[in-house]
Amino acid sequence: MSATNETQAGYEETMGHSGHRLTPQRREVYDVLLSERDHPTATEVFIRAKQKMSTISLATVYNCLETLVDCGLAKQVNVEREATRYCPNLDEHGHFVCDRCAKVFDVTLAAGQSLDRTWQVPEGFTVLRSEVTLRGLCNNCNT
Amino acid sequence: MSATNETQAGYEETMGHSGHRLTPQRREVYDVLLSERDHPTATEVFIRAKQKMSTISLATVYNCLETLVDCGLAKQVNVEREATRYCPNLDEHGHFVCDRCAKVFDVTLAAGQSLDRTWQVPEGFTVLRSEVTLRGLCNNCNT
DNA sequence: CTAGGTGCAAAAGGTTTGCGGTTAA
DNA sequence: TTAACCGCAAACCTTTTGCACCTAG
Repeated sequence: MSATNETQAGYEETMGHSGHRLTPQRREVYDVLLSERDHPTATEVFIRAKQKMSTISLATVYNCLETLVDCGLAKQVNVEREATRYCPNLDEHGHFVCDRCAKVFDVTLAAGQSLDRTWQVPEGFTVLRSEVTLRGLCNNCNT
Repeated sequence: MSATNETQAGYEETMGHSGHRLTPQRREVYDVLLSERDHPTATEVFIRAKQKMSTISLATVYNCLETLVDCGLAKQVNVEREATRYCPNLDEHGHFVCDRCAKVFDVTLAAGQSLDRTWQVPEGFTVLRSEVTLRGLCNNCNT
């Protein structure tokens, strides 16, 4: 059994329990997210999904992605004002975007670190979530 | 002499030395940024600037803001897919956005902290800049 | 004088919406 | 059966662009 199939079981469970229908479109969009994990945009997901499901529309891809985010099966990744990207990595993590090749990499908190420790958040503020984007050069583009 | 006037001297210096003209529009846009420091959007800057300079256009505001960012007099603040906000705080800092009142607050790195220490960046990667947005509740909205 | 800036209007790019028809549960 | 969902097209919002005119240096 492949990792994709294992996670598809998670899909059925999560979708079912959250009161959302298990439609072929949503399954296909989620499959695309899981198959490459390269943080595709909605349009890229659309192009890939269309290869297997020729009738799917861009609006439906947006709808499906929104549903997946609602269920907690995917996260949105915003990089400046570019098109929103999507990833199925649910762990608390940030992103590194290479200035040269534009690839997106996941980065995790270093051992013993936390956002509260890193940032001087004023007294009485509660941090619920974060969006962190680091930019620079990846090892491939770093001369 | 007010803080605004003091910083306006910085404006003239920076603009002049960066080969950009000191136009009234750019001065006004920069004045708006300095006067409230509440991270306004381009449209908000436009509305405020128009009160003093009725002929200014939204496109000019966008141009002026871009010039200020180029000169290093302002920074862009992207919060998810909302309109880009602008701030004249040039120090390395992140932002906290309140989920309830939507106000934007600057947050600085805690003593002894750095992005490299916080995030597990892969070997060979170079971090050049970062964009950090924390979300949650500010002290006012935190019941 | 003239390179660079301004203002207008129109376009672009990403995302959302309204609606009639379809379908998973 | 029926509330939820799909696909299409059109709308929406922020941002950018082309171009004629203007102005700071």
